[in-house]
Amino acid sequence: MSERASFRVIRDEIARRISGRLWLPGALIPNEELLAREFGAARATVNRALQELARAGLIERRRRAGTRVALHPVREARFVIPVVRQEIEAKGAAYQYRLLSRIEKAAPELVRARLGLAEETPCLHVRCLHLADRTPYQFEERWINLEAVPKAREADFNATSPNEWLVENAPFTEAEFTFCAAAAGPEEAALLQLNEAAPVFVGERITWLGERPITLVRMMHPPSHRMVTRL
Amino acid sequence: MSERASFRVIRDEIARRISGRLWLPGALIPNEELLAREFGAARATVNRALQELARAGLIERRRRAGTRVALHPVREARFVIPVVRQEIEAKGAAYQYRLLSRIEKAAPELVRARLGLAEETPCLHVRCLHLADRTPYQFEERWINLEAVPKAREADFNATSPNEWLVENAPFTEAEFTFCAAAAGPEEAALLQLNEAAPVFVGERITWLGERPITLVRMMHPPSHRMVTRL
DNA sequence: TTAAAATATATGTCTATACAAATCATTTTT
DNA sequence: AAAAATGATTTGTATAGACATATATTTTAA
Repeated sequence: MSERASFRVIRDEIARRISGRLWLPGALIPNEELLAREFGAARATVNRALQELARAGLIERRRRAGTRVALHPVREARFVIPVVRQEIEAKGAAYQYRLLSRIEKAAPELVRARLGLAEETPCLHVRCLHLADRTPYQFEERWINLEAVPKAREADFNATSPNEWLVENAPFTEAEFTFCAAAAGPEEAALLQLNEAAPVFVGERITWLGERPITLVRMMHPPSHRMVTRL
Repeated sequence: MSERASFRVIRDEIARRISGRLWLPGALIPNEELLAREFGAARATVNRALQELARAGLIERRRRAGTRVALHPVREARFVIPVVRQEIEAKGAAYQYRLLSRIEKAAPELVRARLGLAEETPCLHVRCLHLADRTPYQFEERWINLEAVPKAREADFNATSPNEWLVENAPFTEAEFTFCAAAAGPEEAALLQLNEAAPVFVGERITWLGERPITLVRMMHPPSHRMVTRL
């Protein structure tokens, strides 16, 4: 029963040879034609296997120069940008949302500096809480640049969370994410039902449309929160 | 001037239709054969374009059921998988490293479960500390599956940190990352020079080569640590 | 009425072939 | 000696055709 050649089989076998140090970092590996002959597969199949390994950072390929085992596999992982309601519903929990405050005012110096805003730029400050199965899940504190998104003035943040409203109404092209751990302040502790100074997982996101800053949001989660991502 | 059909052109045009709301979330898009005819390309070419879009999360595909626009177009950000020494040196700080312990023993149930290992699988348990300008930067606790990486037995973790050693010697094809905030235990607090129960930023990483689990590592940072990434 | 079997259909993958594009090496020209 | 042209090699990508596999739908059997 001749097992059909598969790009997966080839891919994994080559990965095995690299991991088993049969093929050392920096070494040139056989070209596609040779590998195809060895595995009894078409070159296209070998090509697909190798392209996957290259995308994963295991090997480096160049036309005419051939394929070599990566010297320092520099790799990237991806994570999804969550919309908090979907995140909660995906876990099978009931989503609830509470608007805590919504005030139009100038942003404090620290926020202006991070967004690159002038002192007089009108901003909307929104605070709200997202719950999963009636337990606090995320405390969201947000500054919206009204010069970039004047429509936010008319948005009904009781009906839709600013998170969802902005996803629908304010596209962005650039974003910067920061994650860190911090101690809960008195307000955050109360809202997330934690003891004061309990560790919280903090995500911060700044988005731009072109050069224009849109919003800065700080999202605080209780320490049970896990951000998981796969390569 | 007949431009040659390219999977990139097709991929980008379909992405454009989705982002431009020509094809709405949840909608079924034409099947490969129809698209191939529309673009004047072979079905294999359309298939490649669609597979890339599926991998990027823009569409969802199922045999017989067809291809539909993802309901919640998931945007993704990338972050690099850091080698801690490079991370520290990139900040312009002096890197130091201290091996704390290195013991061959069976992993505890919890670790075995996460790695999918049998009870008797030999493992290497390594604990170490990374410092930036003589201040504790990261406490690393690691389990290495010796069945997958037997050479780790001979590795000199006084000279090279397990992080770097594994990057060079044990490639992986799959990885799962978890980030969370936690309260420092007594040992972690002492090592990171924090008060007990201070918030720590915890990163966890499991890697596989094909199906085979390689290592599980838990990396703990003081709360001053920031993980930053851009879209 | 329900369960099992058959069928149809869309995607998944492999093959053989062809040509394109990049780039390393060599030769020719300036 | 430097620059330009040429050639060779390797990967990149497209194609038509075939069969595999998953699964939604329909038909048949219990």
